[in-house]
Amino acid sequence: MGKSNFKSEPGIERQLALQDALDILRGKWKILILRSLYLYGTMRFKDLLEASKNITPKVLSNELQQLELNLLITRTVNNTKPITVSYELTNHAIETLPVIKALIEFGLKHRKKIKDN
Amino acid sequence: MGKSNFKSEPGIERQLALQDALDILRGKWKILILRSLYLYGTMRFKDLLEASKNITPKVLSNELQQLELNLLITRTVNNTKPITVSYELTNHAIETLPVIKALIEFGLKHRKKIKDN
DNA sequence: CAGTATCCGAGTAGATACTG
DNA sequence: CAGTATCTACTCGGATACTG
Repeated sequence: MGKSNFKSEPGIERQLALQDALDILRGKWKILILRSLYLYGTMRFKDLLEASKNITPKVLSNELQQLELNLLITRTVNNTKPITVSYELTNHAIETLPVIKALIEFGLKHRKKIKDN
Repeated sequence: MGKSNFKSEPGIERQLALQDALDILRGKWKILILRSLYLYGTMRFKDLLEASKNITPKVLSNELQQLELNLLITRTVNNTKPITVSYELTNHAIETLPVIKALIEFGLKHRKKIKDN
């Protein structure tokens, strides 16, 4: 390492981008929710409740609101009776697919490694 | 969505792998620390303190211990005076590189998108 | 230098119950 | 069905100070 001054290193842009990404995807459920939407397409609130095992409605609601705020999902109220609500990924959310894939790959390898020890 | 029963969907393996990965990499700092170690190679405690701007020694210490537990870094005590300690990525940690890259790419695109709105 | 000890506040997450 | 309201427990992260 020597005398590097980290404060003036290049790549600050990428550092900030990384921090933003971590902020947006933070929490126990967001990435799992995104993955469900990838796998199943449009989903209703109750679908997501079932898909994300053990999540409570309050927490799911919070997570969905944050994802919507960050433009990763859309929320649509359907004029049915009773009323239903659909959630869908935005085009922008496609950018998170590589993240999810990479996480899964890492997880698989990690599980394998733990097993081998 | 229709009548899918999520509990019996295939890909449970991948779901668990994803949850493991999320658990291991959780928190505000772990991924940033890993990235620093990628960029700079071996680093000492104080180097990491500087590189992860605003982190406190207590928090850094915690994060490093967890990363070590999960076999992502090694901790080496050097016989110098005063004693120094080096942290390094394990081979296994290489598997997290795609995650970090994907996060950065997503972050960059997200920042751009926000700007454009 | 490389941490640990304490304390604290904020945010996260869950249980449970209720509403339009 | 799709949430919200309330309350509670717990974890996370930070401030500050101290030690071998």
